[in-house]
Amino acid sequence: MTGIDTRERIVSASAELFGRQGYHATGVKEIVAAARAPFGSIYHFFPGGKEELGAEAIRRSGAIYGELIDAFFGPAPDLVTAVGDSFAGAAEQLRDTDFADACPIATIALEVASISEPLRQATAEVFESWIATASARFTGAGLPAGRARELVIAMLSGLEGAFVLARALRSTEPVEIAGRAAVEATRLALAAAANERHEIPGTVPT
Amino acid sequence: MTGIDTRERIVSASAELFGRQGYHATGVKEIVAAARAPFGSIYHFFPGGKEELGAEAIRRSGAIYGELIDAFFGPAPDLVTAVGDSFAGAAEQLRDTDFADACPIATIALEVASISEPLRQATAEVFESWIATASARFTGAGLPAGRARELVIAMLSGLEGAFVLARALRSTEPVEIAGRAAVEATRLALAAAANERHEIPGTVPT
DNA sequence: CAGCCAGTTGATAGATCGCTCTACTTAATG
DNA sequence: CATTAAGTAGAGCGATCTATCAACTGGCTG
Repeated sequence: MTGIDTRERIVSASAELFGRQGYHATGVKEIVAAARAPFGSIYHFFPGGKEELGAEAIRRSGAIYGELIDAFFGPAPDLVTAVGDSFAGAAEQLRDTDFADACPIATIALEVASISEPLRQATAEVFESWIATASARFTGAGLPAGRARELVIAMLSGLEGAFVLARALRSTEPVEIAGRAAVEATRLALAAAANERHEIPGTVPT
Repeated sequence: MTGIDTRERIVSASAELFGRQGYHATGVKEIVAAARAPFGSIYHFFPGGKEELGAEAIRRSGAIYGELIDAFFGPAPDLVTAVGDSFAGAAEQLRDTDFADACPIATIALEVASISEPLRQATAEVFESWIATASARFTGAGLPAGRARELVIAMLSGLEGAFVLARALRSTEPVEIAGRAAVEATRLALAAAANERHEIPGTVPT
């Protein structure tokens, strides 16, 4: 048995615990217990200690969620459906886990924003990558790059904030409401883009 | 000098530190240092310890921010302006404090959601009170109660999520984008409500 | 097989956590 | 003035935190 399995278990257990309880509420001992790993292995694989492990857990969670974007946007017949499905999926996940699993890095992001620069950067990179991945879907559907980015940031803000409210209120209502708002905004943006292309093709934008 | 001042200093220092660093990252010793209060006073005024102090800090922050809603919506000429000003004010606050002061309870809300039921309830009450306060402004402007609540939750989600992104990315861009989306949604909702009242007054809703 | 080293391990150090406790000061009351 | 209550003050407790480090393992080489 090689230690690579151990390392893997540590990272995924960390990602799960950090995401649910937050960074400071999760102890290293708790992590090794959940990962069924020896205590010392943490510092063998992550000489930088808890902070280095945190950064890797953040990036791991970010990558998994990033793939989820494509999983929702790939098979859907159109963008509006994909957006709606994404929020519905988020609400379902929330319900299934008794409001424990929402965004895996939002809690950490707020916790470390003013405390640890390396961890803050890790969360920033993840958010940026999500925005880039999702934006690509919208530019692919005909939206100008700037407009796509703006729409994605608005929807991601809505989702993240809905998670905050949902976990506090123990209700999926905010996610459903934010989802409807996102669907509507997507519909409007796509219509506006189509309008601009077909109806006033010769006009020169200022 | 009576101890009420001490109690007050403890609560406001707690609210500030919890809001910026989170609940678990803020120690009781750090609080008394910031409040220039004796350590024992914490347990004199808050026999329930850190958790009771946390609950009071949450409610305190919630009350202050609740008043802020009226401060923005009172003097504004119309709701759309008020919504825009609120987000602009949030962005300014973020910039002025080097992205330290966003929503005073969002961090705590995520941290404690799955850990402490009393604290989770405190955050839930605060969010509900904000929603009620803001909804009143929108029903007052002619929106049906259900639609007002939905609009407010969508905007609050957008704001909270924008705070998450803004602090992580160290940029006010998400707040500005969420603000534009909120303004647009408000405009549409008000127009739809006016439309319904004037153009099809005789129809009976299902 | 001896020697060696990368990889692995948990006991433990050292700091800090929330909290309790006792002692002291001040203010108000009989 | 004596008594009581309220608030001030910090030493120190057990628990828990992150991190270290010496000991151990298994496999490879001379």
